[in-house]
Amino acid sequence: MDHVDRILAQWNRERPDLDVEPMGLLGRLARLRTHLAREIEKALAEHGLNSASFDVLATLRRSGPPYRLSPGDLIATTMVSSGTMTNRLDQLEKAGLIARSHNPDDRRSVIIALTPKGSALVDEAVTSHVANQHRLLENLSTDERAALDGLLRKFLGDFE
Amino acid sequence: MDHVDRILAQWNRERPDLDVEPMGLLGRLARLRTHLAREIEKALAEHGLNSASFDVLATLRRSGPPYRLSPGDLIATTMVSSGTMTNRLDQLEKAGLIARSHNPDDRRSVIIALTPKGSALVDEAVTSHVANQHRLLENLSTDERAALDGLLRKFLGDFE
DNA sequence: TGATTTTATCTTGACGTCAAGAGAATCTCT
DNA sequence: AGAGATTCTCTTGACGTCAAGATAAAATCA
Repeated sequence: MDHVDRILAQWNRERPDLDVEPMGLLGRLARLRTHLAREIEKALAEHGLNSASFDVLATLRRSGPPYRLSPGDLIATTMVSSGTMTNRLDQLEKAGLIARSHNPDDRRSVIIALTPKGSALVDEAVTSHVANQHRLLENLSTDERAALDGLLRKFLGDFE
Repeated sequence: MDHVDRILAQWNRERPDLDVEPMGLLGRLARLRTHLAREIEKALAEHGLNSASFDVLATLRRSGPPYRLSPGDLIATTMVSSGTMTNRLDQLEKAGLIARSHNPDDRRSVIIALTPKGSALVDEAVTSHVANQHRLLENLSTDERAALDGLLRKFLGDFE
């Protein structure tokens, strides 16, 4: 009988005409994600980052040398709008973690590159971020993680 | 080989020293939640609501007659800060969906009540919201839903 | 009773996000 | 070559959220 169960019980009493079973799964997913996001923000804050800025730096870092992508590339992998990405890049540029330059092959386009400072920071941040992720999953067994990951993969497949 | 798998493959190439396995599960959870949240916002928008305002109205509605709770009660169930709740209540009051009144037993406290208009709207909205939730889960079998819900319940238990 | 602490709500200021649209460059197709 | 469609990025304005602090009332306890 967790928090979500209590919500379902209330709906069953007040609106017995509704089959609210899916609300349990979706509610738990949403609440869980909120808790996890807060934990992750806390860990990244120790490096002066939030998950928004980290996502951009991490996408550049894992793309490999020369650590350059266009804003459009970054938008495609991060699920944010172009306005959001412009804002993120503005902040990161101001902080000296990325640099913008023109793309000589397409003058509409911009090249975003990790600066040495950005590269060093993201390497440090990702190490502790991954350690934090291990901690967040520590109470799930190997089998449980595999089962959960498999179900999430299938579910996510419905949307992308 | 989904989007998240590609991210993990990149990290394995660029940072083979890291065990990024947890990132798969957590990444899928985060992406899935983003997709689901967008679908849910779309459905609620048809009633002039967003998930923030719906959550408040729904919490009042399912609490049962007389459909009254304090802001503190609402904060406790919705995982938002007091500032956020004040803002939500301001919007809902302006829209005529809830009304504020003083609690005669504790003058620090406020009573938030669903207006008839708010009550009618949330009853309509929750019906289509639940139908939408059924749609979002339609590609998962009964067994898969039960397994996923069970794992999410256990995982969520680590945080609340 | 009176001083202190706690509780409940609201205010303020900053931040991240998005939708809509603008501006500039490239592509397509005749 | 030229016109129109498309692509890429940035700008603007609105919104939701939070942390920190203000305000007011109630509870605690000397």
